[in-house]
Amino acid sequence: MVRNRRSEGSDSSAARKPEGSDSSAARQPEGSGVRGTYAVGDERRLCILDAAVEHFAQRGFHASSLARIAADVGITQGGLLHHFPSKEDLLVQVLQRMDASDRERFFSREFESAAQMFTALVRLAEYNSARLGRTRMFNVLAAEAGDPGHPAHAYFVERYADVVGTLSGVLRRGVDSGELRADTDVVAVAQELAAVMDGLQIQWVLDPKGFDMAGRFRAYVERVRREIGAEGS
Amino acid sequence: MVRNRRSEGSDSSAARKPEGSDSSAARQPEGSGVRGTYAVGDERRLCILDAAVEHFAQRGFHASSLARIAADVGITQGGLLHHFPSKEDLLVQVLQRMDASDRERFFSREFESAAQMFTALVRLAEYNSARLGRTRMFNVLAAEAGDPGHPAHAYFVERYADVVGTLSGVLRRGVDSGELRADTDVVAVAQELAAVMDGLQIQWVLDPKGFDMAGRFRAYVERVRREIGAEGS
DNA sequence: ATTATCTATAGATCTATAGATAATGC
DNA sequence: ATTATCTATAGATCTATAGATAATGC
Repeated sequence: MVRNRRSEGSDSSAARKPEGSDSSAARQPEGSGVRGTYAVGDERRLCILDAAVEHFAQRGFHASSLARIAADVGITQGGLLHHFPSKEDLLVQVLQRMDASDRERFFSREFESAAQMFTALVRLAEYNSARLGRTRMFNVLAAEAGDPGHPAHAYFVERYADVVGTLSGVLRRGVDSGELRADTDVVAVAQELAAVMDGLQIQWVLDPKGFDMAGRFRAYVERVRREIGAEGS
Repeated sequence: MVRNRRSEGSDSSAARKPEGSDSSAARQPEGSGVRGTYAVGDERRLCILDAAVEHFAQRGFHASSLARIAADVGITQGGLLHHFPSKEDLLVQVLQRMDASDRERFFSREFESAAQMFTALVRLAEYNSARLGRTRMFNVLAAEAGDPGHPAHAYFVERYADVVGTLSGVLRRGVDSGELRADTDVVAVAQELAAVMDGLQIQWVLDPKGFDMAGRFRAYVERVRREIGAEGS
């Protein structure tokens, strides 16, 4: 069931050193005997993250089992815990990875106009509509994280603040440049955009065949654009 | 933590017979020795359902524990299983109860106009914004139920079909009566209404203090009304 | 020599069943 | 007499730790 691809390179033994892992024990001054990681291990870690996405998607965090994730990858639970010292640690890394790839894919460059941002959002919906497992995981974790005791609570609170901040910032600049109507409530629009995307995802995951998520989102975005666009269209 | 109120009557020993429980063993023809339930038991069942809502809200279905739910109610796990023969059974009854109270509260009578329905939806958002635990449970279960193997999968699929069917039916009648624009895509609007409500709920549960869910929803509904309302306003 | 895995296991849970005891109310 | 609860327990899990063995690559 779990994809074993990773097809996108990443095998060149050159890359893949634990860069940025300042907090770990990887950078002891000198001769501390820490070598880093081996290629097999790096590959394994990626497989584990893929499998973890599937499991968190299907059962959420609490009900997912390290043993079953490990079995999907083809190692034992003990082997998994060598790479991710705890289940919580695994969750954090899954989220970070998801986030990194999202930002890179859709928010890498600054948006030069609201129109550009709207286009990017529609593309994001299209991208998500080809990733059922990932999207289901997002839905479950975002909902579960509403519990302040959930290990991903802070992550999701910050994530929404970030997203709404980014979107409303672009909208504000659109207002300033005359692209959008002066009376636009930029924060409200940003929150609504996030809400529509999330809400459509819930309906879509329940019935992936029968629900055109990307189409619905595109239609919504078009309407909003017409509505807050400066007179002229 | 768990409310032990139930303050709304329900103590009068008169009421509270397992009405409508045709499928259970309560109606054997004659002299089968089945008496029904006692008042203490009925009360206990309600307490258990309240506690279960809280637990399912915080942890989802799989990760909630019958023993902890029972402890919150003040009985043992064995005692709980006397009332609800299995955990899955408990979930089903929680959902049915939630559904029944919702429908009764907001969809009891047929809507005579789209306007009436919009008002009811806004009231529903206001009602939900006073029920953090319940709303969080809904979010978690609706997301978890995206897994076809989840015990509530069928329930949620049907629920959305129902909701969208009801809403789009009212909208269609609005179109026919001339209340709404003839070119309104009633199903799209119905799905979007559900999506906005669900999506706003997710953001709200993550930050209940800092997010005006009902206000945002009201603003959205007003915009939609203006947009699909027949020329005149 | 260090990393990657495995086996074994401790110590907590969890659901559900079985049978005993207490409370309710015809 | 029937329902409500409790205690006890079987049989599965689960996470995480410890220590042994295998594979990797300076």
